Amino acid sequence: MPVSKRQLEERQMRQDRILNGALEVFKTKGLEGATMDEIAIESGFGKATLYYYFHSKEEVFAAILENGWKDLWASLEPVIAGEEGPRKTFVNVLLKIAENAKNRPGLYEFLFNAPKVITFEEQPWKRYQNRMYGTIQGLLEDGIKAGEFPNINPQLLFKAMGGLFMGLVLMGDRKHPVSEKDVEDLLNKLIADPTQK
Amino acid sequence: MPVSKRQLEERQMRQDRILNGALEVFKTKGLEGATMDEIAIESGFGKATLYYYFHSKEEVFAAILENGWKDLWASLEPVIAGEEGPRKTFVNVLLKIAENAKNRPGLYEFLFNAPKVITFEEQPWKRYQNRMYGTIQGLLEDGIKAGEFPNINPQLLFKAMGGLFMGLVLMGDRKHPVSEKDVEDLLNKLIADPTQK
DNA sequence: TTAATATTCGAATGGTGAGTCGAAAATTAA
DNA sequence: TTAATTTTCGACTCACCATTCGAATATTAA
Repeated sequence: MPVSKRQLEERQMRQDRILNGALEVFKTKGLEGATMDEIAIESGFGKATLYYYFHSKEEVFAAILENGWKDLWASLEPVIAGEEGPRKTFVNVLLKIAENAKNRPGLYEFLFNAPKVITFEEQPWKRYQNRMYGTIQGLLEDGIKAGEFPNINPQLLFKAMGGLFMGLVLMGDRKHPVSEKDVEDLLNKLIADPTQK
Repeated sequence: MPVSKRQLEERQMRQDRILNGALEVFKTKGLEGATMDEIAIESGFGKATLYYYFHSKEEVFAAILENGWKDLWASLEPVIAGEEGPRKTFVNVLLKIAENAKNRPGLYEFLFNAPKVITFEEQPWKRYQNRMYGTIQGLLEDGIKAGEFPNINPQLLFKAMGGLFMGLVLMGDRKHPVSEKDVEDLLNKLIADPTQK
C-alpha cells in the first residue's frame, strides 16, 4: 500500500478513472451485460489492473453507487439544515439535486435507475438513499400540515413528486436540458401554494 | 406446424406460458442475468422446448415487450378515438394505462423500465411506444392551446406528467396500491383547469 | 393400426467472460 | 546504485450458459 499523501491521491485518481469508465459501460450494458474487458479498455488499464484496485465487478458497481449517493447527500445536508420552511426547503432540495444531475447527467441517471435492477441486501449506499427519501417525505408531511401544499395524502404526493422530478430532470433529451428555472416554475405552478394566493 | 384451430390456440397458450415464466425471471434478473434454464423451470418446460417456440433468449424478451405494448395500445385506441376534449382525453388515457398496470403490475413495470437497458435498433414494439407517447404529447399540446391546462411548455409538461404518472402507478408498494380515484384526484389537483376555476 | 407430424427434453457443444498467476516495468527508499 | 515496494498486464483457467443434437414420446391422419 502507498505511503505518501501524493501516492494516496494518485491511487484515488486511478480508482476514479476506473469508476468513470465503468459507469460508461454499466450505463449502456447494465451490471450483467458489462464486461471487465470493456471496462478495462474504456478506462485505459489492463484488465488485471482493475483487480488490483477492486475485488470484483460487483464491487466496482457498488462503489459507483456508494460514491454517488454519498456525495449527493453531502451536498444536500446544508440545504436541509437551512432555516427555511418545509415548502421552500423541499423546492431547494429538488433544485440542488437537479444541479447535481445537470453536472453529471450520466451518473445521476444511473444512481436513480440502477437500484431497481439490484437486489443485493445491505448495500451501504442504501443508507444514504433512505436518508434522502426520508427527509423529502418528512418535508412534504410538514409542509402539508403547515398548509403550504395542497392537502394531499403525503405518500401520494411523495410518489408523484418523485416521479415528476425524475421525469423532468432525468428523462432527457440532451438537446433540451431542463433549466433550474424550468424546474422551479413548474413546481410552483403545479403545486400551487395555498397560503400565497 | 399445427393445423387445426385448437392446435394453433394451444400452441399460443404454451408460448404465453413461456412468456409469463420469462417475465418473472427477466423482471428480477434482467436480460443478461436471466438464464434459459431458469425460464424453463419457471414456465414448466424443458430448456430445449423453449427453442421449439422461440429462436433465442432475445426473441423471448422482445416478444414480451411486443405483446405488452401492442395490447396496451389496443386498449388505448378507443379512448383516444372518443370525442372528448384534450384534457379529458388525456386524463382518460392515463387512467386507462393505470387500469392496465393495476391488472398486471409486473408486466407494466417491465414495459416501462426494460427499454432503458436495451439498445437494439428497430424493435417493433418501439412503434407502439412512440405512437403512444406521440399521442399523449399531442393531447397536451392541444390542451394547452385550448387553455385547458396551465400555460407551460408542452415538452416540459409531458416530461413532468410522464414521470409523475410513472411514479404514481409504478413505484409501488404492493401494500398501498394507488387507486384510480387517487390518480384522477391528484391530476386534477395538480394540473388545475384554468377554464373551470 | 400404421405412418406422418408435432412436441418434448436430457445431454453434448462451444463461446464467453470473471477472476487468477507470474512475471515485468515503474517508482520509491536506502 | 541497489533493494524494496508498488503498479501493470497478457495469458491462462474454469465455470457458466446459450444454443444445438438426436432421440423419444405424444398426437393426428389415413
